[in-house]
Amino acid sequence: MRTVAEQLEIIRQNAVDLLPEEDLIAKLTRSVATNTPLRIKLGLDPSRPDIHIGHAVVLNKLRQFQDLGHTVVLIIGDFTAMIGDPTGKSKTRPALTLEETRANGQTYVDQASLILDRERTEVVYNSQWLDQLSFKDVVGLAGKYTVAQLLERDDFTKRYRSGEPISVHEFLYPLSQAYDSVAIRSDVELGGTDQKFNLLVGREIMRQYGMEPQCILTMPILEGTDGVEKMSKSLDNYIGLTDSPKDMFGKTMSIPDTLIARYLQYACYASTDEVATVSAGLADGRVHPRNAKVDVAKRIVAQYHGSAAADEAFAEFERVFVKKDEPDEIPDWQAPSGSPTITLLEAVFQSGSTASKSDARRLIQQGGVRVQGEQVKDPNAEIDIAARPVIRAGKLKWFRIVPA
RNA sequence: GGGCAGGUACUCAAGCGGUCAACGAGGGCAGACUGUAAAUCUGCUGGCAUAGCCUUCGGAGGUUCAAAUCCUUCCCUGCCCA
Repeated sequence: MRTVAEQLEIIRQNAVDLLPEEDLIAKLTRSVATNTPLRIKLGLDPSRPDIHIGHAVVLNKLRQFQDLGHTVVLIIGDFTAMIGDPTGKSKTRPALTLEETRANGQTYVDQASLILDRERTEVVYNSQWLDQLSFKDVVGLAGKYTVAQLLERDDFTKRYRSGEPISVHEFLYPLSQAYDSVAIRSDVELGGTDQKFNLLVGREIMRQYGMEPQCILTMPILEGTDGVEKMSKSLDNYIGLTDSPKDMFGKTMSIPDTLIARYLQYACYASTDEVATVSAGLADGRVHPRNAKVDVAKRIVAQYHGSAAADEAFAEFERVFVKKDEPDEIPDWQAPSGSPTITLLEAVFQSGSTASKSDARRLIQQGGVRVQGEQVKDPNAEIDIAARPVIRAGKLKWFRIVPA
């Protein structure tokens, strides 16, 4: 086992907050002395099971803990997911059934295992203990925290001030999360910086239950491909861990230049020195942003799919976007039988390239559709099926019409 | 329990009897430009059998030739009073 100082240095890498540091030192010291691993907690929300490289920032930190010999406890928040969120605001969180939360939890764990060491990971569902609490228990828990304390949370304050509704049970979320820490006897809880408040509530509640409070460690929130909002599935600005090499590469290339250094640091885990060098190079023009971005994209793909796939994705990208050639593989789409031709409108719509026929019509009329490389703006153009033409609908969708 | 203000398309937000599929902004999509970008400019952004028709403005009824706009009622939200 490494020394406390060595561990601390690794733990601090890329982290934003480590509170309180002296507590962690004490825990690590005891851990080394007694050869007992620390319990590192991460809570997951199973209502949205797709993991992206934003989550990976936290998962990688967990992996570092594992490599230092500690135990990771993943808590699937199935209990809260089952309750759902009745505030009209985030209607994107419908109540899930137990089966759904279990299924989502499992895929979550599977994806997280791309990064974590499964041997050193405990997976638990918080319904195991939250579902057992009586109302009396809940009231008791609620009595350990005050409204003023809860209103310290940024988003509660904002909503309260602007007259937006806050349901009582939303106040209970931080408390239940805190109770999770009690239940699993967490030593350290990780989260994004947006979790800082919740993590700190955990400390207070653990203390109230007579336990040694956990330390908290927050990691930066990675911006999504739009460069502004945090990466998330609902904003569709994410790079998924299970995205194809091609998509991963393309999405990475679409990030704004201003994000290159951040992605290099938090998605590629480049050394501080390298990040500094690249940043300086970008600033004084010695490094071309495109090349730096290609490097980042390759490294991200290589992490999850291997370097061969990364090279392929790069070659494909060059072919399609730089040389404007056709992609390597174009999916076939079977035209309905019965006629030797089909109108362009029908082909674009029926192939699933657009959500509606009006959408398809718009796309065509605006010049977004090419047949065999030729722009065709007439929605009613008859396309010869036997010629097996290649259609490009919009920037990214390609298909080849084939007879049924 | 009472009073007041609200609930409009992905989001914010106009409209307050016909000219409204509904101003504007953001977002999204497409075209030009480019480094695949960003910024910028332009167009589009409910559906369909697209010079026309159909379904939308919290829900349900009603008035009217005609309603997002008026009336009734219900649901929801915020504020103030109790």
